[in-house]
Amino acid sequence: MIEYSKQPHYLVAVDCIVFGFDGEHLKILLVKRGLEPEINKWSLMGGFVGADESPDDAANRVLKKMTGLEGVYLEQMQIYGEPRRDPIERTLSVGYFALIDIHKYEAQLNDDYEAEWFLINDRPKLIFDHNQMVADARKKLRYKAALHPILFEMLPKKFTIPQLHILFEEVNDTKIDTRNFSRKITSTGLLIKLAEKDRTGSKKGAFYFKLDKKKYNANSQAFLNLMPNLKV
Amino acid sequence: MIEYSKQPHYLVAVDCIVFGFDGEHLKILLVKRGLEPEINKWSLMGGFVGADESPDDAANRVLKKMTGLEGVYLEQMQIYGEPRRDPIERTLSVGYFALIDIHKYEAQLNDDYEAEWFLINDRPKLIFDHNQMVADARKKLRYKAALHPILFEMLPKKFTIPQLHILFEEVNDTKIDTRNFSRKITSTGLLIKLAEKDRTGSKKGAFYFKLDKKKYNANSQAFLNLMPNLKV
DNA sequence: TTATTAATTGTCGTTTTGACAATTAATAAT
DNA sequence: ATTATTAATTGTCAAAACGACAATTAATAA
Repeated sequence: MIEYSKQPHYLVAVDCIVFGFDGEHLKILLVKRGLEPEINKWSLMGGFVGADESPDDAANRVLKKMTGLEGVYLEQMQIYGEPRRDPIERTLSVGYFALIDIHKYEAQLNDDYEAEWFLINDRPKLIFDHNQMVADARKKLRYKAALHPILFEMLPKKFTIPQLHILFEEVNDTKIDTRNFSRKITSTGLLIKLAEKDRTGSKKGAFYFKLDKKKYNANSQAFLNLMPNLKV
Repeated sequence: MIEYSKQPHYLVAVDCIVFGFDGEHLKILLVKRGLEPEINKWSLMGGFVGADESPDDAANRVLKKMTGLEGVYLEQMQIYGEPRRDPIERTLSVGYFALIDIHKYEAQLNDDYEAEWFLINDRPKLIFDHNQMVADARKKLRYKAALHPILFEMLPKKFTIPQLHILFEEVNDTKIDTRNFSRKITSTGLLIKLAEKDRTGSKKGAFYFKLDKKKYNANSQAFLNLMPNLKV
């Protein structure tokens, strides 16, 4: 029987940075840690990678267990593996960021875990290197969202241009001209205008749009260019 | 003493996809595996993550040991963690891609390991999921290179526009108009024209350029836009 | 009927893009 | 010495995209 003799073995975990949008601000979902050390401190949603699952599987399992949601947008970020990042025992953690529709979550709230949404800019200190993870996730979200149409994942199926506009401003922490934004986002051809209007918070009302799923799936890898005629 | 009872522990490794450019084609550096199973089969450069090092440290150590090179461009790609990807024992591997100047390597060849450059499009079958890793690395290289000036890492300090041009064509597997390419690449302001010319393979000779290090370091995160006035 | 508010559509000069051609600097051939 | 050859370099131009900026519209409240 062959074996990799004497190589050290480690725990492997996943941690998820869960982003949501309440219509005004970008938020993240945190939980009170349920085990020692640092029990009852705020932390990211995480868990150990089981014997029969990949890290991706584990991240999905953790999200399902803690939010009740399946099939959420989940993206591997990077691995966190400093030898002493966990004070108890060496643990490497794969960081993921997730985008969810905050309202879906509220509908399926799971009471087994003490979870709470926090404003991204007003959140408690987290355990271990989770603060760094959040910072990295935010940066990656910004990067990705500038090139690919992923922010829709944080909105309901029906959404308005002004909602999307605010979300883009939140994620990028900047003001964007409404007129140019509207032109650019519609020119992607990814939006389908609905007959219905959203009348909350506006006299005129804003038309609802939905994603053109076909084009969205086909174009999710498309992005702007340095290469002429670039099609990825 | 607190401990994470009964959680399974795994081996953690790193694997590096090392890219080089010989002036004509994109190549990758492979080694003959030195341990069972699959001994003497071609594989990526890799190794286990030691007790006192991070995965990044491990990748740098492996590269140093096998190529003699330090400070090479190294980027974490993703984690490979299917439960049965290694037939002997569960091992998760962090994939990295590295860009090196192929001539630097040849100068410092390390004979302890049987390593060899292969054309990216004409390489042997690799062990485990290493074929998938190479495919992923190639995709990521293409993606990154379209947005950020990283391909310089595969060229000598002094290089010509035609060299760079061929490299871009190789990486993207497409033809690029020389005139537009030249304009675009010089308009980045990252290149400094030297007085000297490269006369090999051309009667007229092509001017050498070098990177403007200051601007390169300052702009390495800059990229094209979906956001107006985007500056990352 | 008018004031108010937010959504929506529109204008325009500038810059970037990408398709395409002409010129230049060197060497090799006659 | 002149000319042919080859690859590098510089140039043209119309179309599209960009970004700064303003006018109009659809609804409700006064």
